[in-house]
Amino acid sequence: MTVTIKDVAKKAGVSPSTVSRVLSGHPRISLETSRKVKVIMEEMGYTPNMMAKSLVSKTTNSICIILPKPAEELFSNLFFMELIRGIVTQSSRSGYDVLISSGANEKEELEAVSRLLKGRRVDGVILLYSRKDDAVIDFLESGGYPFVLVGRSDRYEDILSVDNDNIMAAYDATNHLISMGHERIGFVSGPPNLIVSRDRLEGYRKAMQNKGLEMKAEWIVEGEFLQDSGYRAMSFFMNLPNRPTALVAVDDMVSFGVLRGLNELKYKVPEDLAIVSFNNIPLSELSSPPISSIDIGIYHLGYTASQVLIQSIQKPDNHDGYTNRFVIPHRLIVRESSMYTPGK
Amino acid sequence: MTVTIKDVAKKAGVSPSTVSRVLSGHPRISLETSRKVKVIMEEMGYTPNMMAKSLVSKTTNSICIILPKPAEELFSNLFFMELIRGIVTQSSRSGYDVLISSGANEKEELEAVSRLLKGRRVDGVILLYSRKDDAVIDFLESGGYPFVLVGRSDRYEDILSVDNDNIMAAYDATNHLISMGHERIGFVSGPPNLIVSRDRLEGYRKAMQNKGLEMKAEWIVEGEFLQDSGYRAMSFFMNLPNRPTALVAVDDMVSFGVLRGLNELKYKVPEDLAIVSFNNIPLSELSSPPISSIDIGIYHLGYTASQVLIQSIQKPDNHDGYTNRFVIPHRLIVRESSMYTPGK
DNA sequence: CTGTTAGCGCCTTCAG
DNA sequence: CTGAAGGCGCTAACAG
Repeated sequence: MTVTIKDVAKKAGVSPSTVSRVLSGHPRISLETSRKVKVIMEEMGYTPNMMAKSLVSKTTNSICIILPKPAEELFSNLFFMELIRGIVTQSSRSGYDVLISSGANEKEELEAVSRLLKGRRVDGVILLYSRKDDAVIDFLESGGYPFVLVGRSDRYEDILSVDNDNIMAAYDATNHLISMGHERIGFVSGPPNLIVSRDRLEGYRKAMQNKGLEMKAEWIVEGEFLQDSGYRAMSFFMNLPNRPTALVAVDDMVSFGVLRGLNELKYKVPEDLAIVSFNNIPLSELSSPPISSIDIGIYHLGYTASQVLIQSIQKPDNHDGYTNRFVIPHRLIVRESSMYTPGK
Repeated sequence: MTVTIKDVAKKAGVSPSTVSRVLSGHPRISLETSRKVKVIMEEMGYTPNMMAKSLVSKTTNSICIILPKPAEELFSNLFFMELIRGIVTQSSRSGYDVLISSGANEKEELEAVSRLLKGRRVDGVILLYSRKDDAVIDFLESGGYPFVLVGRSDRYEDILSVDNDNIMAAYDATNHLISMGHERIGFVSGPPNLIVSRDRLEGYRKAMQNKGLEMKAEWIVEGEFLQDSGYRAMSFFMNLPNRPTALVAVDDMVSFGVLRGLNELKYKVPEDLAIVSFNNIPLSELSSPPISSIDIGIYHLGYTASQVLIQSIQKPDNHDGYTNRFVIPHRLIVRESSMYTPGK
């Protein structure tokens, strides 16, 4: 059934090694033999057995990504799918296959990663999250396995990672509102244990401080990356005696929640409350009004992560120096939701 | 570095075959030896080399899914991610790994599938789409490879496939509107070359015919699975002299477009136009008003596809009979967007 | 330039 | 119940 090198060799009247050499583009081989063998391979429909190849080369030409379990939210789905698309596209361009794995909990994840790596089924791993104190990272670090983190680790400084400059991004978002004339600006953050939430909050703080604007504690609300958080934050803000005229939200989903609430209460955007948020999901362009958003280049994030990982697999030497942290540029997309100067 | 069976055997003072037998749970082996070997394996951190295993067993314990390239739309992202989650979860429960692949075009897809299957890197394939006249399906069929289709093929009748009963689903959706008292009901379809669009349109037709309701040609509009289609369909419908009082849309995204347009024109939902659509994405519950939607069990679709495929890999015998087409149940979630009886 | 040989790590006979 | 031997398909020496 399956055609092997041996079969091809027999039919071509040469030795298996010769066929193998043709396959690997070995230099010292006669043009004629090479051509002949190639034709026969084509004829017989030869496809190399990856397993056998991997066994001897000790390399699999595949990487794996670990899907965090609580990827049940809409936001996560959009985000991860986009990331995966970037990863898969770049990987297949580099001739690598992508294996997806997941575990019900951290222990299972660790088992999966360990099995895949120690069992030599994949050459490296892309971690799609930045949890604190992650056992998987410890395992990968101590085992010396190639891996890259999408996001950043606050524990390991020199880990290979691909991230946005979220501080700067939030700084830009906030500054945009300030430059539109806003002075009372609120911030709806994400879960405080996520580094991305903390970074964005810090960027907001920096921008406010930089312009000497007041930052009331009640203008900062923590929530999830979900509509609901926006909804709740909105009703909280709008009931404040001296309420903000603008808002930075940690995710577009949150903005939708805010929008929905504002809509119900007959408030107008951006007149009553201007909004800027993050991630620039397709829907943000299409909502009414369209939402200003920071595009963080999710696809690009994935694409680069894959590129960086595969590079580090192929030449594991230069794993030091200052090139370990890759920053994907962001850009602010200004839309209707922030196009208003208060008091005008 | 890597621990092999041989290493374990040496340390345990037994032969490699014995270790191998312990590993595979071979019956004829003394309890004592077995225990001793297990302890040593644990100690040394032995992990079987998958490649070597695969090479001899001619089975890889992994399957692959082909990501269609034009998965650039929001809808697709949500849909596919949910599908993938179902697939990955079930696969890892069955001890299978999932490989994701994609190609820039059909030719590349075919090459990828061929390479993976003929190169014995995966045991089977899940196809995430139902295109017409697909070369990949031809290849899989003629090669006798295990595969399952999410959706259905109109060319091959007895292919392993997992799908909804989309005709019935659309029938139910339409009937719901009829039972609310609507008589002029429009339909916004998807691309006509997708089987799912055609099935849903047929279900709508059946329901209308069944009740003897008039079906004007202008009440049926074809579009994409996108907001934009909804937006355009809406403005078309609302300008009709005797416009529909209700609408079935082929996807929730389309409903959002309709909603947005209606909103801009100050029409009210469901009073001016009632809406039901498909897929029940998380956002449909949270929009204002919440949209009635047919939940098609996307996760379940993926979960079942994986299950069915792995079954067919493990016992390829009973590949005939009437059990080849699996139908995932749908259910109508009634929300505000359809809770209105016209003329009331 | 080409053929022969020896494994990669594992499983499966075949003998004890 | 256990050990030895052979081979899965391929690559990498080593000899010509």
